[in-house]
Amino acid sequence: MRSNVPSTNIIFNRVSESGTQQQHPTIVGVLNKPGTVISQGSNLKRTTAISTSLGPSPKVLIRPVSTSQPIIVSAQQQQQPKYLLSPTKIITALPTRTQIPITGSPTKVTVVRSQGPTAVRTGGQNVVVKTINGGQIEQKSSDSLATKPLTVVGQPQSSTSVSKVQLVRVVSTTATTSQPTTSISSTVRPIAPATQQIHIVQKPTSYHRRILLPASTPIAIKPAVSSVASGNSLLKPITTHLTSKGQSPHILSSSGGPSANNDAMKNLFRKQENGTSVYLETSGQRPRKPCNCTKSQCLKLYCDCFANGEFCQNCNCSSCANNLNHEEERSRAIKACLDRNPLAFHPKIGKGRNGGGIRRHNKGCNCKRSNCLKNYCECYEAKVPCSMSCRCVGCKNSEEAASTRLIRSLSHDSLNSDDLAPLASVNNWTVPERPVAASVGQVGTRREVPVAELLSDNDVSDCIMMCMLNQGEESCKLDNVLLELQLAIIQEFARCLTQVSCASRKTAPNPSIAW
DNA sequence: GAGTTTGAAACT
DNA sequence: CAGTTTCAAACTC
Ligand SMILES: [Zn+2]
Ligand SMILES: [Zn+2]
Ligand SMILES: [Zn+2]
Ligand SMILES: [Zn+2]
Ligand SMILES: [Zn+2]
Ligand SMILES: [Zn+2]
Repeated sequence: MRSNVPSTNIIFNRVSESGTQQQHPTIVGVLNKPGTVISQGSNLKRTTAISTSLGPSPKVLIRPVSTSQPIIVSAQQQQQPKYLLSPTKIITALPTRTQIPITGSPTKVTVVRSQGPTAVRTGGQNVVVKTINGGQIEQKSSDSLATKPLTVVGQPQSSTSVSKVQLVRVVSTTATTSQPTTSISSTVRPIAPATQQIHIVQKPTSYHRRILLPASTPIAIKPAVSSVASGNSLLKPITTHLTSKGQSPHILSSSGGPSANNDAMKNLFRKQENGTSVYLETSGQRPRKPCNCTKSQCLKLYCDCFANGEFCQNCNCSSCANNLNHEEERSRAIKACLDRNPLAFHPKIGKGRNGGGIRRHNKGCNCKRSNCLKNYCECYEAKVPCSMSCRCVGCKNSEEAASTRLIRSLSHDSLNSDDLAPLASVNNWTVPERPVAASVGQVGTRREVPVAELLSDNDVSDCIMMCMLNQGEESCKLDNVLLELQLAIIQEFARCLTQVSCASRKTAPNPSIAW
């Protein structure tokens, strides 16, 4: 902002148009300049000018998904107070992430809130300084109202509002210059024990990427996409929900081989939903789609059932031999396939969870006309970016493209699930479950993450901001270039949103936020 | 639902 | 291998 606050800025503006009924703010991420290094005892200053937030604040419970220590924000319980903002929302202690020792001076996060146009005109600024130090967040507030500094927000405002959130690098520790903000009574806080806690678990910062980079990437510019994943033993496998097609043979038949359990296919039933066929399982198992083979007898890899090493069950196939009644025939067919390709029944998508493996299509696709943006493409269908092993023409399913789509999606305040899916898949993010029907290509049923709603809770957004901040720092520590930094932050944003979304869906009585 | 498009699998 | 055909699903209308 100021003179001595220089160029390495991460600016996120949340702006909602005034007057319009539609108050969903637009979220734009802008990065001015590659941060050479933000870190180094990083003194970051975050200035927030916040106006009124949107209506109901989602009661959110963000579930930890990784091993790293969570940032904990205690929020007042229950959805209840729709407009009644809880006065006691506070950020309480958190053990710092273990992997990144905060050496030197503590990381400072300064939060400045000023009332938006429609809010109180006092013009007074409420300044909150959060200091992450030794695993604790201290908070200092300029006004003694420290107890409610974070909830200053005006009531569900009328029409006009402008919110801005800025992340600014501060050159010197003391350089709180322009802001009157700095000098403040230091109230430290754990103020109120909240009834409900919001946990946003920070992404593990020690990147595997460091390890991966030298080995696998000759290219310097690579979005900070793939890295994560493997480290978290607590991460629960997400793949299930991401493969809405019920395909993903790799997951089910990890053991491979046609003899894989067909028990999984028990209790399948069809269900109509929105005029679209949906295939669910009662036993809590994977949805599977019946085949419609007519000429292959379901004994060629054309048949998905057969290709997945499964027996046909509840299929619509004709002259099916992919069942126990034709074991001889079937065995021959299997042998023939293995003869042609010994890996015929191996998973098509590499596993990303362990061993630093990357989730990619093993053989790659060979698309010519779909730009790898339709389910004709096996990569796209599996929600993985195209990779080196692909021979596609005019591919728009690259990792970079996926990130670009995500950013564009965010800029419209709608985190499109289809745009998020590839990155989520790659990064092993846990994504809220969604009906199978809402799969790619179903224009009518496509859902979107209501970003604005999810961010309407200031504490939630605070947490997210901090996570983003941390990721930005980490990215800088890795000497990443601008693009990498940008993506790291954007993706962290998206990752947090998925957590919030997951939580809100779980908590909200009315899962209107479904996506 | 019928017809077209698509790219993997199979085949030559 | 490469070129062609077959196939079932994805997609379009
Ligand atoms: Zn079949
Ligand atoms: Zn079948
Ligand atoms: Zn069959
Ligand atoms: Zn492709
Ligand atoms: Zn591909
Ligand atoms: Zn591609």
